[in-house]
Amino acid sequence: MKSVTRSLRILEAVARHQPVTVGELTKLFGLPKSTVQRTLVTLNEAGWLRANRRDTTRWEIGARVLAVRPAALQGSSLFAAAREPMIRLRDRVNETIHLSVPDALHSMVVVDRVDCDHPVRTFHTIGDTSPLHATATGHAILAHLPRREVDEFATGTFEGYGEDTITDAEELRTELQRVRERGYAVNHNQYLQGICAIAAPVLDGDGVPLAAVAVSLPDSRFEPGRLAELGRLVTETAAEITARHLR
Amino acid sequence: MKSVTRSLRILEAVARHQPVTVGELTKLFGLPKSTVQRTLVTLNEAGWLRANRRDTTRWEIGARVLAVRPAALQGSSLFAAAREPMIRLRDRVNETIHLSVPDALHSMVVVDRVDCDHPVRTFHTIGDTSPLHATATGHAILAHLPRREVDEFATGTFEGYGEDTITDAEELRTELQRVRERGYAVNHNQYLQGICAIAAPVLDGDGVPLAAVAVSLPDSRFEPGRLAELGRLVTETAAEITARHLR
DNA sequence: CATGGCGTTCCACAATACGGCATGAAGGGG
DNA sequence: CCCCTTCATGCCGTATTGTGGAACGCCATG
Repeated sequence: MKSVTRSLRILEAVARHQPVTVGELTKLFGLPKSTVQRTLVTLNEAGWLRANRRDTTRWEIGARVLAVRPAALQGSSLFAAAREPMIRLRDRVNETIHLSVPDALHSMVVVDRVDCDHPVRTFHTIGDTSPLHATATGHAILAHLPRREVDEFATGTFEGYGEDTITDAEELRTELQRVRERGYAVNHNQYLQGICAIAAPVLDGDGVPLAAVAVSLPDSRFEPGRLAELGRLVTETAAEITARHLR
Repeated sequence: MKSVTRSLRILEAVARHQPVTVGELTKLFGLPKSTVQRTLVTLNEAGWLRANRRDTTRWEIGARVLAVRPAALQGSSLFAAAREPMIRLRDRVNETIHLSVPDALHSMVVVDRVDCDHPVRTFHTIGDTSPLHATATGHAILAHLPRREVDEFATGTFEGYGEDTITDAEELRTELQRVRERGYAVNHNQYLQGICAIAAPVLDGDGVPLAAVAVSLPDSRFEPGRLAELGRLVTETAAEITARHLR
C-alpha cells in the first residue's frame, strides 16, 4: 500500500518540521508537488493535520493524534503513575529523568521526561529512539525478559557506536547478569558519547518489563562515588512506579 | 485517497480497542478480512503498529506515534512547563486537573491530566475531545481570541447537551465578556451532566491563547462558596504556566 | 509590466489496492 | 480421535484509484 506508507512518512516529516509548507516537503521527499499536496489534504480531512493559525499554507500536527497512544501507556496507568516519582527523583538528584518503553525493532522509545536545571544537560525529546543493546534503559528491560527472548535477541554481534559499546552477544549476557544482581543498569558512553545513564525497570504483575526509568547526565558530572546512591534512588523510583501502577 | 483514510480509521480503532484481532476489526468496520489484514500489515511495516507480546495475532499501537506530537506541544515547552504547576494545583485543591488545547473543528482536546485521590472523580482520558462552546476550557480560549475569530465562530446557534448549555451566539458573547472580567471560566453542567469545571487560559507572548488549565469536579462536591478561591488558584496556575513557558 | 516562486487544480493513464476465494493452523465438541 | 468451526493469512484477476505532468492563479520582486 504505497500511498499509505507514503502518507505516514509525510505525517512524520510534518511532525519533525512543523509548521511546514508543501514546497518544503516536496524538496524533502523529491516527490511531485501534486502528490504531496493531495496527501496533506487527505491527512487534514482525516483530522490528523491542520493549517497553522498564522500562516494557513503551513501545516502542522493536530491534537487528534493524542487519542492514539501506545499500548504501554493505555488508560492513564503507567504514564500517570510514573510522573510524580520521576519529579521527586529529579528533585533529589537534579539530573534529567527519562521514562522509556521498548518498541518493536529492538529499540527503546522515550515516553516522558523531567528536566533538571543545570545549564548543561542531556537532551532527548519524547519519541526519540535508541538501540536496546547499547542503552541503560535497554539493558534494564533485557535483564528481565525471559531467557528465550534474550537468546533470540542476542545472536551474533551488535552495531557499535563507540569503543565502549557492547557488540558481542555473550558479553551482553554477562552484563545483563550484573544488571540483575545490582538491580540497575549503567551506561558509560555506549551509545551517545559523553552521556551516562543509570536505569531500572518497571515491571507488571507477572514480572514482565514494561518500561525503564533512567537518570541521564553528562560525562562531565558523573562521579563514580555517586553511582551506588544514584543506582539505589533509581531502583527505588522504579519500584514506586511499579507499585503505583499495579494499584 | 481511500486507502489512506481507511488506514487512519483502522489505526484509531486499534488505539481504542488494543490489543485487537483482525476479526474484531472486520466486524467493527464491515470490511473484508483481507482488506483489514493488508492494512494492518502495512501499518506494522511503517512502524505504527506492532503485534502484542503475549498474543501475536493481536495488534496494538507502537511507540512510534510518540514522535508525532501536536504543534502546540512541540519541543518540551508547554507540556513540560505545565506539569509541575498542575501537580501543585492538584495538591492544593485535591481535584482532577486537566490541560487542554484547541484543535481544528471547534473542539478542545485533553492533553494532560493530574488525578486527585477522591474515590469519585471526573474522568477524561488524554486525547478526549469536547466542544469549544460548552466547556470551561473552551470558553477560556474563546475569551482571548481576536474579536474577528470569535464572530466567525459564534454565528447562529450551537448544539445543546442539556438545559444549561449556551446555544445562542449572542449569549455566548456576553458570557465570554464575563470570563474576561473574572479571568476564569466556569462550566456548570453545560456539556456533561454532573460535572463542573473552572478554567483559565495559557497565553503566548502575543496574547494568543494556546491552552487552558481546568479544575474539574463532580457536581456533588461543588460548593458555590469555594468558587472564588478555585477561580483564583486556577488563574494563578495558568499565569505560572504562561511564565514558565515563555522563559 | 515581466518574471519567478508559490500553492492549488485538473485529467488521462496505468499502476495499485480491492475483495472473493483458498489454505493452513488452532481449538472445541461429539 | 475425528470432524467441524473459527480464525489469521496468502493469492490473483479485475477495475478502481492514486499518480504526476501540466496548467492556472496569486503574490512579491526586479
